[in-house]
Amino acid sequence: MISRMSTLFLRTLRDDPADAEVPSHKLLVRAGYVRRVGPGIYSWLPLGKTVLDNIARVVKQEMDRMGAQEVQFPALLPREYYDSTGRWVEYGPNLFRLKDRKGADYLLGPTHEEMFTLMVKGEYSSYKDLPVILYQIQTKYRDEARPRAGILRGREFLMKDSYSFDLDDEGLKRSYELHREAYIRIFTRLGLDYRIVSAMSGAMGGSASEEFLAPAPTGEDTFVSCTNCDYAANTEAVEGRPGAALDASAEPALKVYDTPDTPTIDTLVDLFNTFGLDRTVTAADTLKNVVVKLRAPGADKTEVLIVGVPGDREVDLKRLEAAVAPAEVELFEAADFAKHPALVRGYIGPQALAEAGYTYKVDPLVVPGSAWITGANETGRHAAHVVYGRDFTPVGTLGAAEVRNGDACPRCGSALVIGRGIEIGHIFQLGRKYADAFQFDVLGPDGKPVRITMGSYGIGVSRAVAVIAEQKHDELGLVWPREVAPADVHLVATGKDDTVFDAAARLAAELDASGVRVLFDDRRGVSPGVKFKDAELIGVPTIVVVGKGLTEGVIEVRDRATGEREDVPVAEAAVRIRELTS
RNA sequence: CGGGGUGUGGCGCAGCUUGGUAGCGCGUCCGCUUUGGGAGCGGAAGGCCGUGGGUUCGAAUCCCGCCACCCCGACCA
Repeated sequence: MISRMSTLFLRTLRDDPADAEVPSHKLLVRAGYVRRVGPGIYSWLPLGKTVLDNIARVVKQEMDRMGAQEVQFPALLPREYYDSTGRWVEYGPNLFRLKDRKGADYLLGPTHEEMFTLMVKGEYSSYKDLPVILYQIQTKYRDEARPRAGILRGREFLMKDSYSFDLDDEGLKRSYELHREAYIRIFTRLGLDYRIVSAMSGAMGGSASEEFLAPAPTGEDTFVSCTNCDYAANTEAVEGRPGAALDASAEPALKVYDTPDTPTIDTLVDLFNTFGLDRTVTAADTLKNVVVKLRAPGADKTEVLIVGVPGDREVDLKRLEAAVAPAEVELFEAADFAKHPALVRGYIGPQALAEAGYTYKVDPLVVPGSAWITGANETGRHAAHVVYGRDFTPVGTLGAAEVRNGDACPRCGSALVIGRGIEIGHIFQLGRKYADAFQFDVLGPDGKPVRITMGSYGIGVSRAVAVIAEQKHDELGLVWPREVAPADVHLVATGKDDTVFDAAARLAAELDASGVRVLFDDRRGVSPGVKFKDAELIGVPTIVVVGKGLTEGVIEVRDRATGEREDVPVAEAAVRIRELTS
């Protein structure tokens, strides 16, 4: 395949677009891969479309290789399917909703669990039919509150989603493993730097969900990875690691102080430092007790949970939510305090909570034997020397404190480092949530119904274009890995000599004949500087220049990534280039 | 939804404080020159200044409303 720049539908931009912030957005627009149509909505120009297709092709090949079968559902869906799981309502404002001419409700699919489940249920009814894995590469629509960063987070995006259907947990695990391996092959082929991180708290049980994150400074997710072992997790999902118990035998008896006007941890610490304790106290010596309400899925009633975290740490609500999932967290409001007089707002201490019938847990940073300054359960009073194990005993631990650089790895205790990343893939053992919702049973060998179990697995295909751009670029422009690049070779003819253009055209034809994809800059009357700049911006991995060297019988071959250049005799050029590009 | 910012030829911007018939760079078109690092000279096309109202002899500029978009926080491939 030869694309000629003289006719290619492409216009590169000299300046960064004003609305772009992140490198991938700036470069993809400048180099003429995409154009913005509306907020979070983009058109793909020929170069961009080629890259997008290349990525989809890799995904498709690896999905097929693992035995998944491709299908395609509509993006336009009638409401009834989403009513059956309650998601027409639950999905909220993120759902694009529309009406047909008769006034019937429709939606643009944000994800397709319902469709896949119902399709398999409709066709299959025997244990002999399972397992089966289906996938599609389909445009998804989500009316994001805030689309941003170009195609990194759009409202319309291309996604590969697949779903596995198995008879039992072992089967689900196998399907999950198959996906995990396929994803590793896919992201490796795409040339991405990525980490597989646990996306679910250990409390929920192991690797039921993992994310593939591409480290990037512009990433929206934060994750930790251990400096020693291979533990890695989304910060929301970091497991707590109970620390070693302390010896509290020397700790003085619990003492209560009057502490009026101490609305914040800072003011409390300042006040305590005027009490002449044996040492200077800091926020880390205080124990902050947060109250939340938990609602089990589908439950009417909520349950009160109190969690103690060191006062120098923020409470990470997402982490807390992950730790108590599938229950949902609701904030404890003024009205709730009114109903629970034993909980004195701003002065809650763990000392009497168990007696009062409350569930009290601590973050693993709060270890047995540790002594704290905390509320005295009376307005205007705090207690010091409150010792874990002597003055209070939590019913368990629960990771709720913000995770920091250097925190202990839950597996090996070494230091964790925090990084930012972009989610490019997610594999998830759904279990029987949808099967239950749809009463999806198949007949087992004994003639009795067996409730099936599912997994769901996603890859952001259009996002991957942006993520690769995000990871693979330099100050000059994009630097595509060969497998996804819009061409193998960017062939530049410089000068105004017909002989140069003729030689370049012959080389292009020769390369094309041997299967090398060529982007041929055959533009006449365009200065060499412009052509070089465009080539570097566009980011094809190998740049070949036919120009002034031709009089000495050589052409120049450059590596876009390393900048290395070599002169190759014209006669050997095609062979040498094919060697470099295969 | 909360906070900040911006709307002016295709793109990037100036002009607005202090109202007077719209300007610069890039790109585009024509001619000549130039051809290994975003070329030079000459000529040209292209804009209801986001939108509605108001003030004024006169509004891109001042006042009021609305809309859109971008960025930062609560949601997610």
